[in-house]
Amino acid sequence: MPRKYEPQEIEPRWQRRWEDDGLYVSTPRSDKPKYYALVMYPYTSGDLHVGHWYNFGVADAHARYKRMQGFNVLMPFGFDAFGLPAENAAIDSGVHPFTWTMRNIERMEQQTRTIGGVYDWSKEVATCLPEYYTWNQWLFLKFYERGLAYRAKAPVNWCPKDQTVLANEQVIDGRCERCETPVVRRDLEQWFFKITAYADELLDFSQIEWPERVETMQRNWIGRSEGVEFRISVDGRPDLEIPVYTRRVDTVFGITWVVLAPEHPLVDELTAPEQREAVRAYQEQARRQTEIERLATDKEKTGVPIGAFAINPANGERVPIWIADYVLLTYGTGAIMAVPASDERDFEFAQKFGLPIREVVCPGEAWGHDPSSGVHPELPEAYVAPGTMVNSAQFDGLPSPEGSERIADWFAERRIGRRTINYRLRDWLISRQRYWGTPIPMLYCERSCGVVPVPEEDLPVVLPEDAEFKPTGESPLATHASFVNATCPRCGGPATRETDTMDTFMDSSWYFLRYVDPKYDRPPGFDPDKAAYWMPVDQYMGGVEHAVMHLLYARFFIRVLRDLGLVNFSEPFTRLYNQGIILGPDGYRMSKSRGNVVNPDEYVQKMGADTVRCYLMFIGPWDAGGPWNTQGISGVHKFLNRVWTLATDLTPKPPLPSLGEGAGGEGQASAGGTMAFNEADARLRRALHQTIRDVTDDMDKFRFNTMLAKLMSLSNLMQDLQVSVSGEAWSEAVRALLLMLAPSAPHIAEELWTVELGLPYSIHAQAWPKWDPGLAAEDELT
RNA sequence: GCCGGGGUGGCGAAACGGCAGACGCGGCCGACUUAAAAUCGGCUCCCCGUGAGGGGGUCGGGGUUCGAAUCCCCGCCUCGGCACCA
Repeated sequence: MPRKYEPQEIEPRWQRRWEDDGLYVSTPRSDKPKYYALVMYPYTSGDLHVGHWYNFGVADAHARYKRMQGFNVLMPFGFDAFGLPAENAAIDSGVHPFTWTMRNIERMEQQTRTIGGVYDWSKEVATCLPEYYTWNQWLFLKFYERGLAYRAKAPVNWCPKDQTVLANEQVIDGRCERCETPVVRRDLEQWFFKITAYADELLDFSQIEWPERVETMQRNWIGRSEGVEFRISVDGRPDLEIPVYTRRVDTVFGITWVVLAPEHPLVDELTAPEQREAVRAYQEQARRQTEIERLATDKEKTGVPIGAFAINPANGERVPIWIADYVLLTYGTGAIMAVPASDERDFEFAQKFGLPIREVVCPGEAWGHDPSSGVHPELPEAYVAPGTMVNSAQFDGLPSPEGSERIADWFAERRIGRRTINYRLRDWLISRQRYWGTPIPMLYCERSCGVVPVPEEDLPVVLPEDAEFKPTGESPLATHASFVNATCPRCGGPATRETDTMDTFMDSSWYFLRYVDPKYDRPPGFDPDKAAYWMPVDQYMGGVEHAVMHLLYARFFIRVLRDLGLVNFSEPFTRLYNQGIILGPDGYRMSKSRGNVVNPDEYVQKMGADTVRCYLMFIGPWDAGGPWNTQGISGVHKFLNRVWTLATDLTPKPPLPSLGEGAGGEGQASAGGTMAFNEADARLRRALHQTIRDVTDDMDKFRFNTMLAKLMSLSNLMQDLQVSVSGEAWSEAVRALLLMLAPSAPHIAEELWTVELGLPYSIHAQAWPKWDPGLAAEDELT
């Protein structure tokens, strides 16, 4: 009686055996090319959900394929273990964040093991442990020494619910990335990393193969803009000048007013007494707005004149100065020239407040205008495209792009302006007013030394266990007296500690370096030799949600490490793949409130991990994601059952010499008759070698859905032909089928290979099958 | 508004410019079974036809080509990103 396929029995058994044999423990070796496969480490949220399986299970299949192809694969695993939810859980339930986090890690680790992956658990990392965060602190000090970590008072994003500041990257549509509370502005002293120093370099993607859209998102985020910065003088105040930035210096003759951001430092100085009241009221109103309100593009323009006037350096004209919240303090110089004829926003503002509009770039033919006529019909809207310059003195008649260059030169000669480049990217704000994170290793000497870094030999600054972590708007550590009070390492006088903790994106910016040897206990926190062997990551796999956060920070971080002489490459992740999102059976994003959450453990118990892995691969292209179909999974399960039957139940036929009666023609087997062995063999062989060829190609290109479809077709054909093929052809096909299935369904493949067919353990140490182009070729082409 | 991805059966999806719908789900019919499950076999884009066969069909409209789901142009819809960044 043939055995039944029982994944519940097979899977844990093989998982234990692989673990006991250390099958997936990776070490540097010179006889094989290295391949660092990496999945984005999960946050310690508590449970492994389907999305994790989609990432970790499918990524594992690809890594297994690379192993079989002869690569020395490193595929580590760890946990992103600091962060707000642990603290919030502690506040809600009274469990200490450490306890909560470690409990979740234990649980998630067990669940991850049920995937049956090649994850090398000897390399496991948890970022909340001192053995990890010590090196966050060490690296922070290096950044500080290099002038790349600095403290500044700046307007920052404040989440009123989470009671902490956020990096720009963590504000999505004006809301906190975590809790979606509208963010407000605050002026605070905070620690920043100087990512802007690397803005240009981060725009260079030539060393990496990433999805186009991620590159685009990063490019947009960095927002490089080339233009001219020039000074506008203030009427009656020879001591003052207003710097403005523009990309359209060709339009300077069209300036009809100047705008300052409401918070601009010159506003108080310049406001005329009679406007003081109105200005103050406007500033107050602007300050109270949330980011969402302020940045809404469909909002009506608002503003007030401050009663002062500016002199246009191009033509000496006197124009009014306004403040308006459509000008942002944090971009450019926080002040603009307004040219309503050539800018949509200024045009709208002019209409609202009845300000003059003067055409300086004639649209020409496009709008039926004639630049040389001297007649300029009223513009129905701002004309922003290039045209012919008019009303611009000596520059009249020039095409406007050329005019830009000429005026830029003219300003430069007169020393009132220069070409400059602006970025939208802001420096990375890394302070957090929360408990569960890495303490920033800085001290404030109360006597005379000011800001003093904690000496390296005093690291780590240990996060105290006993803190009151209710959010108050101030770091919880600030109320912990024995933590706060310290001694100045320079003068020995009293000092206080920095009580803010680091953004958790600090942790994720280098964890992949720590993985190469997580026990390494010397600076810089990772083994340089092992890192030199394994890095950079060959294939990074994870969600697209980190496109401008983690992925940008890590690229910055590694460049800094390179400049510190700690690594010798610039890009951490050579190739990136973003898998899609698995939706609930109803087609919506899974959420507890919707009640459409699929629990992978349930399906693992019912049908096995191999089935769940294969189903996730089969559902569609990996980058597309899609709804989990409760019924669809049975098709994949049936397929694995069929493979089981093919390999166990159907006894191979004895090899027979083909006698070739009537063979040679391409005739179909007649209905009800049997094919000659050699003809059936030929058909099976051809299909097999075509399958190997196609499956290999699909594997290389992450097309797991069609890869499995082809294995299904092959197994269907084998079933049809099993009564007519020779044992030899059959056996070749069964072995190759199992080898090709091994990455996707590692347990069943191992069981059939090792136990049922008695072939050498382990199938996962075998070479990927090769195809013979001659056998794969079609006999005839029409 | 700008920049990308996409639009193909009842559903998830396939298809070097060359037989549209592989593979799977669901559905229908049949075999096995006392019965059901499981398993196995057949059918399953639409229309006409018992059949062989014929006609139509890949969001809509044009175009290139011997030949277009695929390439080009216009439009519609949809998903994602960015968006008062001067």
